Amino acid sequence: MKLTKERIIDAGMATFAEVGYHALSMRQVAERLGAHAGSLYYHVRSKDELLALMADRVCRQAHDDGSAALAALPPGATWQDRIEAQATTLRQALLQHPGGALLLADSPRMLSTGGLSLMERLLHTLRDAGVPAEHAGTAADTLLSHLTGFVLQEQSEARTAPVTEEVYADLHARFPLLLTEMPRLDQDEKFRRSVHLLCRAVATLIEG
Amino acid sequence: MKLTKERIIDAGMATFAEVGYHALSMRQVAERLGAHAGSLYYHVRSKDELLALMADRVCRQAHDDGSAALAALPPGATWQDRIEAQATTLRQALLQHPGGALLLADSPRMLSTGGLSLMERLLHTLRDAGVPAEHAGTAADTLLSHLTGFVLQEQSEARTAPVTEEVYADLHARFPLLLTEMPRLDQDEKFRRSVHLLCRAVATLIEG
DNA sequence: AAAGGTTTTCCAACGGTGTTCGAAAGCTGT
DNA sequence: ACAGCTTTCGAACACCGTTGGAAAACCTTT
Repeated sequence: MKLTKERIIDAGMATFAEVGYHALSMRQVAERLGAHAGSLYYHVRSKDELLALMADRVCRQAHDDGSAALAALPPGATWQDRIEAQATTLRQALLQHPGGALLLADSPRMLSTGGLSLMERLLHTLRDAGVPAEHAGTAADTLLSHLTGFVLQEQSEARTAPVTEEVYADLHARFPLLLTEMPRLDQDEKFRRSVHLLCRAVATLIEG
Repeated sequence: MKLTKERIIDAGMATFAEVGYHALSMRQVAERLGAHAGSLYYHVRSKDELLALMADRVCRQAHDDGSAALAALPPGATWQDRIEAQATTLRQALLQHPGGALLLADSPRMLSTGGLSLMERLLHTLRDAGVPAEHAGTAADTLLSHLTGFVLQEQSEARTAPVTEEVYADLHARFPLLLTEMPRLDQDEKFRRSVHLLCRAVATLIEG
């Protein structure tokens, strides 16, 4: 079949889901399409451009998933619920690919319409919640920065070996607070708490 | 001079500061030491290990800089000032190298003693501020995740071309809220506001 | 000082990467 | 059937991380 920008992005996403961000190569993408690597460059300027297009697609999917999640919310849902729904859907979208957060983090958001629509919707819910105009931008920015930072850490620690008991004891001796005060929560719980904490911050903006 | 793990990390940091994260190669590091690329592998298992060691060094430097900044604080400094001091010194440490946030984000924190000491100190100031034990871990985690996420975005947008007036108008039409509500602040101001917002969240944890 | 053993460095090579470029192939309209 | 344009090929370039055996350097022992 004919080679197309869209089909190249599709193939890119497919191999991305299989081999992850670091191992993704133009040759693999081309092979999946039954083409040679050089042929991709007729439709795509460089690998970086392809990555940016893929990042945009991830954001688009996250946007659609978020819309569905928002629609499924019960009628009496608070603005905290709406924010949490958007945060978790974006996180899920990133977690579907190994290194997905890196894809988003490494390509500039400002020219990705997908990323911008995520931002726009978040701003909308913040405004509806009553956040004054001069603080909404900061709040949305903080939320999104935190989100990518969180999933980034989550995914980078996912591909490391679990710590042995021996080094754990050593760490405990050197950093007493670190391990006594940070219970071993699973990532889902950590994420929920983190989002709740940020919602608290937003709440202070609303009250004045 | 003799080749050493420490000297290799030094050379790695030097070339890192020059060419950035993406372009850093073992051959360049070796050349800076007057050695051949293969020789590095006697002291370092892989490039990933070298990157992890470098990430640890960045954290150590950020820790030391943070200690100095904390010591220079006036006697009547609040815990918000102490948090802001730590946040800004870490950001500065990351900004000194192009792609510095990627270095930190892409190597797992959990076995880097430098990263752990940053976390430990942050937990300490939170505890001193009166944050109850069951929330201090979440708060520290949220702060650090946000910080790496913020600098990541900052640095990824730094190596992109500035938007032209034409596409700016187009974006304005498609995402009305995005640009009317988000004044064009410089990154320093955005960062300060972001940290302040997070401090507000921490404050709610203290009051109960 | 000579010998032996260990630690460290070299050097060439392997398979892989992003990217380029002229030639070939395919398609379209006349 | 011919011309013209679009798309693909296929080889090449320079670079990458990594490996393994040969060579050098160093240190200890005799």
